Amino acid sequence: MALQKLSPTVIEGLTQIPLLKDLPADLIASILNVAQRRAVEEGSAFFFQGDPAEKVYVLLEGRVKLFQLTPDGQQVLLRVIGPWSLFGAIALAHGEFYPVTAQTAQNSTALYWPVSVLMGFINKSPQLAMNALQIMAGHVQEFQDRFRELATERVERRLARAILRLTSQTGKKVPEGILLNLPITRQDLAEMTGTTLYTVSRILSQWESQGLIQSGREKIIICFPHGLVNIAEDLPARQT
Amino acid sequence: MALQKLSPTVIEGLTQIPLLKDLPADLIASILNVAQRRAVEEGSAFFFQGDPAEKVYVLLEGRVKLFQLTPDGQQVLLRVIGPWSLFGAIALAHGEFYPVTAQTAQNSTALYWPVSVLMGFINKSPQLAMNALQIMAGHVQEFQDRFRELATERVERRLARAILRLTSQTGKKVPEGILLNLPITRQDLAEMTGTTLYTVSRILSQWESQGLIQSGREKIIICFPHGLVNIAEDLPARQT
DNA sequence: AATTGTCTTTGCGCTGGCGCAAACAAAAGC
DNA sequence: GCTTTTGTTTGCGCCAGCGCAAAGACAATT
Repeated sequence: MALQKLSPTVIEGLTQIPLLKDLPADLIASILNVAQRRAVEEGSAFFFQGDPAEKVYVLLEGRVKLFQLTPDGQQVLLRVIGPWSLFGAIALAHGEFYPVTAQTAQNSTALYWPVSVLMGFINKSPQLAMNALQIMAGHVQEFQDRFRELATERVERRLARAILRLTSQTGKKVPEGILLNLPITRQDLAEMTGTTLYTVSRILSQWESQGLIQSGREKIIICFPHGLVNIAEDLPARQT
Repeated sequence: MALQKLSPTVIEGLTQIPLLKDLPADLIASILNVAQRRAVEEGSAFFFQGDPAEKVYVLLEGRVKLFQLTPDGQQVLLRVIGPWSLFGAIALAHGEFYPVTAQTAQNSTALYWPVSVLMGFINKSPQLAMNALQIMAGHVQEFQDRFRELATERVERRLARAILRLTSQTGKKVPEGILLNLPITRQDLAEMTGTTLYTVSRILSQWESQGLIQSGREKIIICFPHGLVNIAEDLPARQT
């Protein structure tokens, strides 16, 4: 029923996503056919941490931040996702509640399926289950890696990594370099890297004075990516 | 072919593990039937980080540490597992290489299956795929949580959490309290909590002087679990 | 009993990063 | 335009935790 509302371009895009990879065309069609659609304006949320996990989402457009709240109210930004990404997939694994909040950073729309529906498809198609498994496995690896980073590396390097990661997801070429095409605050970066907004601000200022980046309010342009990579990796001691 | 070598008690135990949960008895039988068995003595490894990921293991007895090596040679201890735990499951998701090393902390034996074999079963049983998915999802959540911990909490609390986690896995009652039934060094604890062995030692000494624990070489006994929980959670300010 | 290797403890100095405070800058609202 | 809100920068003091070094404790080996 939602299918006719999806543009061919969107459908084309959807057939490429990891969740639907290598599925027979007719199965993809019937899955998309029962998808529902939801638009959420900037600053609102698709779901909150603690909500019953009963839907699985694929972002069509916009930008979504996934974060966790600590018992004492601090936030930790786990992921920032763009179009074609899956989120809320924990629901598939009979997770009772979403462990994160999915808040929009821009006006966004997403497709979603009730778990029960998706589960029905999984029972018919092991490939779909395998795809889900692979996505999950990817997340496990990513968080293992970030855990290691946080445990062993200092802030400057973690920040460089985080920015490079974001760049690869949302980077957009502009004359001065690569623009992080996403409104992101110092606070956000701090929450992603396990530090404070002050420290992020200081490091960005330092990088700016070295000509590595240009930054402004909720805006970062990477002028010299290689410099950041040098910081992120263990490469030769860098000279100013 | 390995089935007849497994004692009924072991088979009984295996049918309970999350991976095989809710599977028809005959399927479990045929899965166990093609399992192979491998013993690894203390200090050796089932596999190393970077090895091709082609087997999935279930620990039958012993204790296995899963850790990652950083590019510059530091270790990070991701998990310590005991009997009935699944490891190397990344292989199921077409992970090319193991992202961790699985080293034994005691003489250990495990069952294992080549991925291809297990994959065959998955194609026949969506339930098996679901089980794997749930296990993965559990890991994602665990690492998200630990990431948050590492990003927002101080060492003492992280250490308390780590020890409580280990206790719930391997705790054994003794007259003085609960013994961590696993040879674990200060260094190991440091690698689990993202700190240094010096800091771990200092904190344990402090707890010992407060009567919360008794500790010795590669040995920890929790005398007053509630005290640790107080530290681990955000409970009321504790007085000495 | 003595030796060796591994693990643990603790003193000490140092620093990376925290976090308050206060000023500044850029949007957004009126 | 002015005000308010939201985000950013930076000085400053402080401390949690790091990491060296050196001594002590325990286990295993000879």
